[in-house]
Amino acid sequence: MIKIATWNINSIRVRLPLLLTWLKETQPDIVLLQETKTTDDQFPKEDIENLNYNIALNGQKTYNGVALLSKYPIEDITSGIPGFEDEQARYIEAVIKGLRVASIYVPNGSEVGSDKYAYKLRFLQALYAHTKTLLTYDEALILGGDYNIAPTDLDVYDPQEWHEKILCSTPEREGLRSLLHLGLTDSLRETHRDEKDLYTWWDYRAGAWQNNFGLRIDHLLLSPQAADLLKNTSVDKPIRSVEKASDHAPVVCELDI
DNA sequence: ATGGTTGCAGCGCAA
Repeated sequence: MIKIATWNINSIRVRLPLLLTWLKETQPDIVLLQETKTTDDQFPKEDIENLNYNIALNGQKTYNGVALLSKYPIEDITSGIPGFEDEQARYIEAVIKGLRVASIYVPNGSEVGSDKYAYKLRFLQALYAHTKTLLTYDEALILGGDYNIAPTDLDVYDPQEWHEKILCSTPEREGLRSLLHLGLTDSLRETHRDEKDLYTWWDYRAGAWQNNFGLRIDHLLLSPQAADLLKNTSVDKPIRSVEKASDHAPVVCELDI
């Protein structure tokens, strides 16, 4: 069994002690991190390497930044979506143990109709085009990360309040749905079919965590070859409740490899 | 509630 997690960690430097504790407790084989918020030279590699993880980075100063951690060698690393010019560090892909994985930080989009929103939709189009190529390889593939999109109203604590708002607007949802229609499986929803209150992000503000006002915006999307191996997926909620938590909880799946 | 909180960097911006 191989355990793969995605986690928007919201600053690797602030969250390092929590990450180290979590790695020891959870023992994931592969971790896809987003929002590391630091340059590669500032990334605290040593403490993570001491827990026997290999590391691949696509970082930047202040904003964004993605990383791969793996107990197995990381090969064939690609930073950025091929064919998509982007000065923001939001994508890293590699092959680990014959499994192709990507850590993806889809733009938040700020507000529907804004420039940042247009950039989000362009990013999704580029991800769609690249995914189409990846799927021609007919291999086990995991596209994990913070998609900043709640796929349906079931994934939102208050669909009325969020109606056509950022993270929930129809064009964003269509972008994610078109990705899924290429043949990807939303592993958490696959293993928790009609379950309500299944969230991965809770706003720091207004007591969202305490009230369970969450959205499910972090996803592990699996190619058919990977989906065939899927045993379980879960949200690690306890780590969201601690002091100095990230505003996102990890999503963890197990593949029968 | 055009609020609320957090992180980075150097106090406004992004989420």
